[in-house]
Amino acid sequence: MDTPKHALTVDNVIFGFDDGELKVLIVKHGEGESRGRWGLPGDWLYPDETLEQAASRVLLDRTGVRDIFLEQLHAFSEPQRHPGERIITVAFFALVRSDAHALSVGKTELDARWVNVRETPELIFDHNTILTKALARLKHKVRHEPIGFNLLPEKFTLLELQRLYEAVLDISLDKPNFRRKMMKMNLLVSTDEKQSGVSYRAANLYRFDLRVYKELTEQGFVFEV
Amino acid sequence: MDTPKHALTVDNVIFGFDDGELKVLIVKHGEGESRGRWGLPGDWLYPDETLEQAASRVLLDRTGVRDIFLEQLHAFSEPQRHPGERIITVAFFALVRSDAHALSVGKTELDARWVNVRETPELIFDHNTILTKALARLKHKVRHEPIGFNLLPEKFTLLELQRLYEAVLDISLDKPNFRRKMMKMNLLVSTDEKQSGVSYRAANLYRFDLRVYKELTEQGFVFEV
DNA sequence: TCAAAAGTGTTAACTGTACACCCATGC
DNA sequence: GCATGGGTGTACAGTTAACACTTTTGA
Repeated sequence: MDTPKHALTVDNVIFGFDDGELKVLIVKHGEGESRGRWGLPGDWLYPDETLEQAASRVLLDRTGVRDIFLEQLHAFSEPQRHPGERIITVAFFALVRSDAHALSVGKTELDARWVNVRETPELIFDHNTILTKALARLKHKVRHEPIGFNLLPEKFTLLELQRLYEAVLDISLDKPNFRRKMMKMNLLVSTDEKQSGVSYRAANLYRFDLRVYKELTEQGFVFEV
Repeated sequence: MDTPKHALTVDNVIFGFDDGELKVLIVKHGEGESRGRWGLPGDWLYPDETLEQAASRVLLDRTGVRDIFLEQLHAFSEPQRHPGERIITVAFFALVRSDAHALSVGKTELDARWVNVRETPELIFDHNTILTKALARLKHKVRHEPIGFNLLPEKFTLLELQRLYEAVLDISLDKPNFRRKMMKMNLLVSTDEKQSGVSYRAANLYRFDLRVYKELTEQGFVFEV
């Protein structure tokens, strides 16, 4: 039996939220034909790891974070997507908290940078397509699952949460209604703390309560924007 | 540069709807260690085709249908998922109309059969996991996109549509309310025809209008259950 | 006339949306 | 006092959910 074999990589679309903007991490390649051009951080799949492990490894290498939201996006397999050798890539998308940014540049790379997700330069191969698909997925998921919290620090104000939704979905929302909607879900726990260092009335800080979410989900609760 | 290479297959979860039941197509393997056991229809990825082309090929081989709803589900890459050699598989899920069933058995298979999706035998490798994931995806998608129509014949009654939703979601629905909800979307076009051969009042037959759906979608319409 | 499903009507409860408003704080 | 955001109230429109009801048809 002949079993055709294929070169396989993983590429990560790593989203972050900072300054009220949704950002994505891109790296400048330092080797091969694509030297000097921007792309998504990725690597080969090693023989004894899962795709998820490879993606986690790339994420850890570049941002220093682990145990973060990471999910398979799609396998891209156009035979011509990569010049020269055929390479199939499995793309992942990851969400990191803005307070956990500690970028580091990979061995074969020249630079790494957070850029506004709607103002990216042209990327190598089909990476723009991958990014577009990841953004569409994020926009969809954020409405149906409480994954947005992965982009915020542990404690956050309701307006920060609203700004996150506005940045991800590229819309504007009504403050009183957004606030009520969120509060009614009982997923946010008020902390004793308040915002500090602001020149206006300090807002209450909230935490997202994963345990409550799981309980509610078991009872049939469905998260919707 | 060393590039580790990997054996890659596609496996299809092919859903059909018949007798008011949601079914899935499984095949009995005729070769190798898994001879005599049931699994999902799949094949190797060939060197010059995309994963989607490979999945379409498998679908065409087994059911004789082409141009059908087919979408990537997930890549499964546990190093131990397949005994012996490491094989990574990319799973797809497909929806076929019940009036298009013309099963044929692949060269290396002994049998092919539609089984109720909630009464499947034990499947080889991680195929039960794949099926579970496909079903979850179907349940989710059917609520947010009008893909359910891919499981019905060209013309159908409102009750058939309702029964489809009930089978997929494993719930029961209120007839008057379901009917109004669907009609209000303006996606169904009434045909001149009526059901025939039934011993009760014949229901009107409807078609799903893809063109209207696309127009509405551009105007911001969102399909929900 | 009965069974089965087609199809309509009505109501009360709940949600979404828009927007007016007051509160607290630092400069 | 003013700008900025925090936070509450309200009221109308629209939607959902439950279910009672009439109609049509073949056997």
